[in-house]
Formats: sequence, structure tokens, C-alpha cells
Amino acid sequence: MPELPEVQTTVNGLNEHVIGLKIADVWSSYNSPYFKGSNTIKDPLYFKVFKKEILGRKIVSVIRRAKNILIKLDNDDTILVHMKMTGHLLFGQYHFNQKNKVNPWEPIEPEGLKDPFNRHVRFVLTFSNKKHLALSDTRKFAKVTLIKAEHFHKTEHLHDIGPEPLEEIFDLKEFNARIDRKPNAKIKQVLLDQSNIAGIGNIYADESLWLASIHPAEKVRDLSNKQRADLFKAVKSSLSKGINLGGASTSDYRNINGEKGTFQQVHHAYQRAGTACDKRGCKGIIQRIVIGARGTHYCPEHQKLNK
DNA sequence: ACTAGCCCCTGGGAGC
DNA sequence: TGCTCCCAGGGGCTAG
Repeated sequence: MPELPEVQTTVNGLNEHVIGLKIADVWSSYNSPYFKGSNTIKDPLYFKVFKKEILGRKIVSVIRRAKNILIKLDNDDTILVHMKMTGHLLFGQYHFNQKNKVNPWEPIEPEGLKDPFNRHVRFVLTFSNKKHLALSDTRKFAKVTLIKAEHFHKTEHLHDIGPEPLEEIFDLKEFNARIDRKPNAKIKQVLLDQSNIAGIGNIYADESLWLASIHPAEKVRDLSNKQRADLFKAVKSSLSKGINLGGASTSDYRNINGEKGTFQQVHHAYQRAGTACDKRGCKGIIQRIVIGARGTHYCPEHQKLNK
């Protein structure tokens, strides 16, 4: 699923391709009564407003905040895309099967989009140079909305998000201050909570805890100073490695060219239940448990509870 | 103010 | 082979 490294990979790709492009058309098949009045394009009434506001605008930059993609327009408005579980953005000059009544924007070429996970197109921006930015989203969890310039600093879509873990200003002292907001909570749940630290999801939480030899159910107040320092380093290193490898494509994530990342090839814990722990000298077998309704993978040999 | 748990959604795997 | 059932999980929301 798209977490900080996957979102950053997408943002890096977009910056190479969409800067200066002018939005000529907008299409979406998202609509759900559940999202009526939600201020996202899943509300058909909101989509009409959204379309009117962005037509003719040029893209000036693309940045990331937590797991959100922020596409800045030339009038200082911002298109926000959150890919949630199964969404990813694709950029290219596509041909769509307009005769398909169910989904007229199902891509029929090029080759890269034959991958089934690139074919669930729900949202398309067409630029004036005939290129497309398409959002493929199998399970329709993704969120797309427009943030007007004057609302940017108070929008509900970005409020209550913790610091960016890869920024240099985010040091061990800051890390401790953030996790200590929940001394009685399990460390895995604290890592996943975006209001504590931005951008960590299930994959990088499990990988970081494996690297730092910490049991995912360890209470924050029971962590030793060494464990805190190890976890701080592990969070930074696993996220950085994820970016360097173009993200994790355990299931559906693809970059803007529709290609897989390779972080899943170096997972130590995530989705490796039943396989041997590959920590040097460790004889453990990776286990899967549930914490906070999330599948959690860890090695019971070298990630033991302190008490 | 907190947290546990439901809900959005669909492809794919298990079971029969 | 083909049907039904069930589950993954980020984050918004609500009930307690």
C-alpha cells in the first residue's frame, strides 16, 4: 500500500513530467452516496465544482505531506490526492476504450497498462498536450479534492498530522517527544498514528520494529533508551531504503509509469509469516498477529516483550 | 478526551 | 468447475 516512500516515489515521478502542463479536461467515475457532502470528488455535486475550478489551470509543483500528494496550481489552489490502500497515479499518453460502457476510461494501451492493477482507472486529468494523469484505484478508497489557497493552512484534510520523519529537524529528541504522547499505547499503533509521526504505514512499521528488535505490542513507556534510539534510526533507514528502491509493490502499488518498486524484495518481516527470520544468527520464524485490527509481522525470537 | 470498532470497496483465496 | 463466503487495511467517523 502507498506509504511515505511510495507516495514520494510518485511525487518524484510527477515532478519530472507534469510541471507546466495545462488541465484541459477532467473525468471521474467515483461517486458514492456514502460520500455525499464530503468535499471530495466522490460527491457528484462537489465534482462539478472541482472540475470548474481546475479547468485551464497549470501545474506549478508537486509535493508530499504525510501520505498526501499535493499538486500546486498556478492560482495557488492545491489538488490533494490520497491514494489510501490501492490507489496509484499513472502518467502517459493513453488510449481509452470509449466503447466500454462500464468504464469508458479503461486503458487499452500502452503495454505497461496491461497489468491488472493499472486498469482500475477512476479519475483522469487530460492535459492540453493530450497526455493524461490517471488514478487507478481497485478498491475505490482514494480521496481527491481541491484545497483553495485561502483554506490551505486550516484545511481538515491536512490538520493534525505529525512531523515528517525524514526531515533533518526530526531528531531523537523530537521522536521521543512524539511517541511519549501515548505512553500506554502499543508502539506499533503509535507508529501508525499519523498525528504522532507522518507517513508510516503497516509495511514500514513492521520493518522498523524488526530492525530495532522491538516487539510490536511493547508499551511506549516500557521502551528502553537504547530501543528508542534503535527505533528512531530504523524508521529513518527503512523509509529511506523504501524511497531508494522505488517503493514496495507487495500488491497493487505502481509508479507513474505503471512499474513495480522493489522494496518488497528486501522485506524482513512484512508478509513473511511462516518463513525463517533472516537476522544474522536468529533462529526465529516470522509470526503474524493482529494489533489494532492490522496484520502485524514480527520475529518472536529477537523481538521479545521487555516484561 | 479518550479508544475500540465499524465502514467505505473489490479481487482473490479458501472451502465445498 | 463454479459458487459462496470472507478478508485485507488507511483513515474518517461514531458510540461508549
